[in-house]
Amino acid sequence: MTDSTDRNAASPVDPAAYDPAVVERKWQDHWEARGTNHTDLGGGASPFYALMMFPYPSAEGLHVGNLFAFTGNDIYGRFQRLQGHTVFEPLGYDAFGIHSENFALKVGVHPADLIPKNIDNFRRQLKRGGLMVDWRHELSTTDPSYYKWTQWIFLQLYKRGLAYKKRAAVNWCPNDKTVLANEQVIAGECERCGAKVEQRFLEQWFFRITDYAGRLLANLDWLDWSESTKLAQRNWIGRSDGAEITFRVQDLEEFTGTATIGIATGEFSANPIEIRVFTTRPDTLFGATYLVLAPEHPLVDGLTTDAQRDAVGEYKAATAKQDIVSRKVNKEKTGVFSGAFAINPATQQPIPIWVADYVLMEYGTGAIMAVPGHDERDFEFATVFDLPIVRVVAGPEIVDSHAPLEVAYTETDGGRLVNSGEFTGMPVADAKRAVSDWLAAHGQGRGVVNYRLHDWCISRQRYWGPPIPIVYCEKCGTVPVPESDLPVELPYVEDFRPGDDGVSPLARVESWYRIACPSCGGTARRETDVSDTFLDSAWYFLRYPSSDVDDEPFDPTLTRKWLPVTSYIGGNEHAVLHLLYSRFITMVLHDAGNIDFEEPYRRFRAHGTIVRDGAKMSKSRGNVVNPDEYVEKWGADTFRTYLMFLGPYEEGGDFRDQSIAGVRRFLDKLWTTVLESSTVGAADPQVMRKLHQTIKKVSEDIPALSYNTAIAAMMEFMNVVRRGNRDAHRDEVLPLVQLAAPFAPHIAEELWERAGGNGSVFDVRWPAYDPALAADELITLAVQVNGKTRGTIQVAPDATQEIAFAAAMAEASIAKFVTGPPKKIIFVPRRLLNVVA
RNA sequence: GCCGAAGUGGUGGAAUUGGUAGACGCGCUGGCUUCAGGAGCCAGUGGGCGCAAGCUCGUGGGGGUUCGAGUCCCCCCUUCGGCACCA
Repeated sequence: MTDSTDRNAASPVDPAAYDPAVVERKWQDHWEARGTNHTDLGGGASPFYALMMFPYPSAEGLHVGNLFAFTGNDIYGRFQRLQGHTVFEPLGYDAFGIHSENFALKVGVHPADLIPKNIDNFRRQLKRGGLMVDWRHELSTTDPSYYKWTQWIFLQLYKRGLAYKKRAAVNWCPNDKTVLANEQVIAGECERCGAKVEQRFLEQWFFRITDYAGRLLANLDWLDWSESTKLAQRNWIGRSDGAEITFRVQDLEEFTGTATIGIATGEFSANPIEIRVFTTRPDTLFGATYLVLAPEHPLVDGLTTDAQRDAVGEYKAATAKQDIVSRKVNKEKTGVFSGAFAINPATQQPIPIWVADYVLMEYGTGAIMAVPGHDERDFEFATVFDLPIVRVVAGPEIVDSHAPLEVAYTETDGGRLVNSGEFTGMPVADAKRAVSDWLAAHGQGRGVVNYRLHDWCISRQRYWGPPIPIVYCEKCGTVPVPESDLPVELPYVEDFRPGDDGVSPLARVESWYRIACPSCGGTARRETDVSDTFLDSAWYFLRYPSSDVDDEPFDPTLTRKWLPVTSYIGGNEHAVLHLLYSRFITMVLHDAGNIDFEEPYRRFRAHGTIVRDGAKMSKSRGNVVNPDEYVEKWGADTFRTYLMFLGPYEEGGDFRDQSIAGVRRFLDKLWTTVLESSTVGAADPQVMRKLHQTIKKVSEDIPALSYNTAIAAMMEFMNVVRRGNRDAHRDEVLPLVQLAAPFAPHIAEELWERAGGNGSVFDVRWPAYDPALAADELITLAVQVNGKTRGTIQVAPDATQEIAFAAAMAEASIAKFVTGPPKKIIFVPRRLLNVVA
């Protein structure tokens, strides 16, 4: 009979006695009753704000991806608490928006009735997950006491001239019957339903985020964020350095007096004889053989000659009818000649002015100088319409600068100008500057910076959102709702379907929208659009600490103490939208003097996504993981730990049902080993050495979010503790309970209590790592001969090259490869010895 | 098309950042235990050759740098994300 038989038979604690359901219920009740997870916001020393992106409470319930995200944040937060910080880990619900509204429409239940139920379900599921959340600060964006302040933020922007209304071409989803932000249009289709997005013109509220483009970009340089996220933001902001160049239209007499130029935005010259273009390649000015205006460009009508008027009018009409998909996805070049010519300031030659939809009104000046020799699009257009193509840049290879180009030459590195008058021979980079300077000196241009970022359209012609706090008075015009009148409550209306005319459902509620003007008391009506969900989530982190404050959005003292957010964890799907908008709103509030910081999140880490059996989880595939089922079967501690074990947290991982058993086995072993551990005698120094190595590893891995390797290290230690069926000593395993606590908090509390620990394991300090105890007596050194590993030797950690070499040569299996006297010996202390013969 | 990330055993994934490739887990194989099944425990488990000691090959493919490359450089292939006529 073996030892293991005896051990199983005589075991005082049956492993089956670990019943996660019982343990988890017990500790969740204790935490609630004892306020273990309550944060002392006013008094806590060393505040640590561990924020996670709050979920949208869908009717389907908590997604395993949510739990993965929150668990990762929870482990980080619990670890920081064990390090002595006062950790604040709040949670709330992003419950406004088209998601909820569409679902409500589908099932025929009012969102105001549906959302509270969903939230209750979410809260139940989240609590089962054992998160260290201070539920006293829970919030929902749909609560009037919350969106009162969302509206207040709108008013702050309005006051500062950062909220404005304009009639604009917007992305219109014919299925959801609403306007979409550019960011919500994916390859010309609605992000939500996939319908082809059309162009419509509506009066919309915009935020001037473009005013902040430079700062939003510059601050990225010092933010401690995931690089991938910063890069996504940089690309989204899309800075390009170039020049604005003014072209004079030829034969100005022809236009003077006849042109009616709509100068709507002030961006265009009031003088109809000038066209301004933006280019990143001023160096190619000599190669500009024609100009192109966007069909919507305000100068088009004034420029067009009588002979071309019908053709241009027809083209404009065709473009306007086109939806954005065809316009942006269909890349065949179309266009029409305006009949007019402009003078190229460099060559002094007249060049034709064309109108084409490959030039977009919303970027740059809505007009370009076309350089077909060095731009692929222009090349294609010039080929279709038989316009001249001139080479003005050549690479280092010898070319005939007058030979026709087969394709556009877009290379700039090593290129020099040709056919460019006084600039010929100049390297491209120098020529960019030189041509810009030359233009500036002649009053025909200047260096400018352009951004791809557009202003943020926040209007939504929908029901389920905070009404925009604006009143239109017959006498006073646009009047902001006084702050004392907030919130503008969203009325409960039975018919909340979106109108298919682009008008908000609130416009059907006359009793609501007809009010007296807050300024003059005269006849007025409310704005009937609601604001974008992204505005709700752009400031929620400011509200959490002050969630119970009624008379202001955020208490100044609490805010100074707790913000900016110490650590933010969330999905990279919000890399541009939510993260950019919340940075913008924070900057505005900073500039308005409401807060003393301009960046909301000190540190941001993007977590990965979980797939199942190698495939994305989706309802249609039927491979969605329901957290309830798994928590039921394995326990929350096992489920949490498994989620963290299946891959690097920042990359995600592959959920496989089979593998979860391994984590449960680990917790089973933890249970029996701790409860059977001996308190008499002394701990084994070898095991204690491994323990301290494990403490070091886990302590380093958690802050780096390397949860999977931290768990592996604990498993490894467990194997050492149990090696050869030895009996563990309590001193060996009690620290392991602490190491495991952030991952598996319930079992850790239970074992801590049963093993005689005092109070909550989360009120004890993290075990200290002692380098002296962790130091190895002997280390294994790899021995290579000519770079090939031929064996290993055991030496003292401080062994010298001589000692190591002698030890290696004493091993016949190694020495036999060393045939002559060594030419060279490479010795890396504690790592390897390489003998080059 | 452009930008980004990544390709490692049967499998999820490790690898001190240029130093023993495959930690840890799953699965599999053998053994113990069990009425049986499961669970548990012990041992083994990259491929090839070999009874063995051992030899040899091996991190998507091809070249290179180096005493030494999964890691660095060049070219190519594949997959997954993001952007998409941005001048």
